[in-house]
Amino acid sequence: MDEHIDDDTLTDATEGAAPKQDSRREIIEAAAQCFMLKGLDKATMDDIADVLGATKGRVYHHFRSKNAIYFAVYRQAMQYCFDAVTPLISLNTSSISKLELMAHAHARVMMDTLPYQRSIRLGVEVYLRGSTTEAERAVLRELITLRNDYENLYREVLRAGVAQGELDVPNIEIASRALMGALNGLVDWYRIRPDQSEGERDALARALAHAVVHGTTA
Amino acid sequence: MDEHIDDDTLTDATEGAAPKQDSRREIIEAAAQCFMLKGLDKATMDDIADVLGATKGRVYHHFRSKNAIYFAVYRQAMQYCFDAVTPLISLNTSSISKLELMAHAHARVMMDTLPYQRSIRLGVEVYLRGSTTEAERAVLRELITLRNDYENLYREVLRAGVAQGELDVPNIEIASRALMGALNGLVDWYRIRPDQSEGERDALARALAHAVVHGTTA
DNA sequence: GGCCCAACATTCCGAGTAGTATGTTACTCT
DNA sequence: AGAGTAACATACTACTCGGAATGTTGGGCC
Repeated sequence: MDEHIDDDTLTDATEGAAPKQDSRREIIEAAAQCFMLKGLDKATMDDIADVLGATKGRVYHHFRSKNAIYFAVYRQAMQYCFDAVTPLISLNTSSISKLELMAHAHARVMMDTLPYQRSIRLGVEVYLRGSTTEAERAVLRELITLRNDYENLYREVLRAGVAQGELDVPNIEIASRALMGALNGLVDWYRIRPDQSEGERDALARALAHAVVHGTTA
Repeated sequence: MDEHIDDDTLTDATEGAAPKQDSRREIIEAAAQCFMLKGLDKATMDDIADVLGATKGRVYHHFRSKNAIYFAVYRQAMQYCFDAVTPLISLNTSSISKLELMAHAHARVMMDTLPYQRSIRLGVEVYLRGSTTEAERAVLRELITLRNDYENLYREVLRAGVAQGELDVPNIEIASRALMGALNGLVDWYRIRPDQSEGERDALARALAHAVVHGTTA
């Protein structure tokens, strides 16, 4: 039996424009759209194909199962987060402003890649129980590890800020959970409005970043 | 055609111990459990019946559809929140401590009624699109209104705190979203541990409440 | 002690869907 | 030019699950 479920590249593909990967990307994009609109279960393979103006044949040519597509969407969602936030951790600013910059960047990613982020939000542990094969559970464990690594970026900044006396965080674990919860919650209430300018979106992200870092006290 | 989908009592049933309502409650409880474990779609009517040691006949005797059960779970989840937080708003304390008390109470409810809160987390707007009948959409709109009313309790306290100069909230709407996101996010990472004492759970709720109100700055 | 109805259990069906098996096209390589 | 193959489309199957129709039972009520 085959061991690997999903051998999609983690390489960045900065150049080249591989023709095959494009089709894959389109499918992932369409799937994210469908998952956001109808949920993981309600969204059918035909729905995904319809968005592409294609049929199931195309989808099953690139992905062996619906779960595999979900995994790819999850991976891409996390990649967007890493790409936006990782460059900031090496910045030479104060911990507090760095934390705010990271929160702001994360909020922007939530808005800019909404279908992806919204898709991955519900079904992680649920899917873990639902997945029958051991191979699928292994992939999910890896994805969860990926998410942990991402959240650890914030925990590190919190730790450093406390060490330097800039931040006052009694419980770093709880604080990081609250931080991520407030930021990720964005996908639950944020709605894309075409009449919304770039500046307005940025202001929204900035306001949210300020709120999660500074709290509500005067 | 029948107009009302779900005529469950909003009355508190403080006395009497109605025999019929008990069976309903058990079904709702079992459904919340199933929804939490397997998700709304994956959880079948047979699953719910199995938890009760019964069959679908019992479930369909009390609820005319799976959606109706979900609505009942949603209603109960919100009721738990209101019951815990509403008494606090009339308290005669400072806005900041009141806000912290409310956040603490909400966190406790999240932990104590985890299956309910976790069930209602995913499928609100998704279900809204999926529901075909107009009657169902009406119920969902009502439930969303219920949730808005609840969140307004927090917005009111924030507004009062700003007016009194106790709180510094540049954007009340954003701040309330961040607040609810951080608190509700609890259901994503909190796991019930039998070896966990009442005091530990309370300390956890208190720490989270502190985090969301005071932020991370020194 | 027969009537009646709530509170279930049993049985069945049809719609919808993931996945498969096979057909088709177009492009490449030699 | 024809052989091979990637990239799909088409047609089909097997199966699950929501919901309805129907059967059963036990307890109040006169």
